[in-house]
Amino acid sequence: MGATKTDHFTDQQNELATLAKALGHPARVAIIEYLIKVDTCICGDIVNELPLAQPTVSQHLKELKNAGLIKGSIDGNAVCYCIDDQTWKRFHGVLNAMFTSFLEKSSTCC
Amino acid sequence: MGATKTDHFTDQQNELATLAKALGHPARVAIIEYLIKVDTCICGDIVNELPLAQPTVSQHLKELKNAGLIKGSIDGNAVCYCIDDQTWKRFHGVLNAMFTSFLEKSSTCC
DNA sequence: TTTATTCATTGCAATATTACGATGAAGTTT
DNA sequence: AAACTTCATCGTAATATTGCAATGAATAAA
Repeated sequence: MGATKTDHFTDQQNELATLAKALGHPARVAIIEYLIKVDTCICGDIVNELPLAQPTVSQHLKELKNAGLIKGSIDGNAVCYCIDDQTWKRFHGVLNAMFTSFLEKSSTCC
Repeated sequence: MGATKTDHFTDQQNELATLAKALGHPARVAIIEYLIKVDTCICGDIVNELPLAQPTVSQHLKELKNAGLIKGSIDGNAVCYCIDDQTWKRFHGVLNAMFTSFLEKSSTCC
């Protein structure tokens, strides 16, 4: 095996898993943090920020893009990356719902 | 390869990645959701909730435990699982910081 | 003590991920 | 045009993940 059985779970569960998985690598966390830090789009220089080779970074960017967390648009011979507002907010919403629904139930066990 | 180069990233980045990765599978999302829903610890019956075989569920529980998201304590011949308060709150905090720091910078690009 | 029950572990097969060198595509610069 | 820059893609190797049948460990129930 090695293939996830997505069929048996809800769309919500699968989407949350996809987004979380996209963040599930330190390089991709670093990319997102950097995109937030510099405020605007990044047109280049992401590779210089990471301790990884260019093809590897490109692959991580592709995965973030597939998950919907970032967008990329071509600008001359550079590419412009930025966080995808919509997905990011949805991600925030779903996670916040989980977090708060846990905090509300102050279970006294264990 | 196939091994993540954790050495080159900060501890914070690695921990966030570890936690996100733990949530990066629909079965594990479902487990966490269920743990929140039933409020108290689960002593058994997690397997019945999931469309997966018992060893597979056991493995997912182990990964959630390794990441620190849940705790498990032995209770007779059942095992009692519940969400780890501390880790959960830290996870919440780190993600919330990311989310809000993004929202503050209403970048007008792309 | 024998039999269930509950969960973990082992072992295996299939697939996915991570990383990078080499190469390609497409624009820019000289 | 020729050389350069920037990024994607291909190919490949190493490792990780996913899933389950079989088995084991440990308590509970008969």
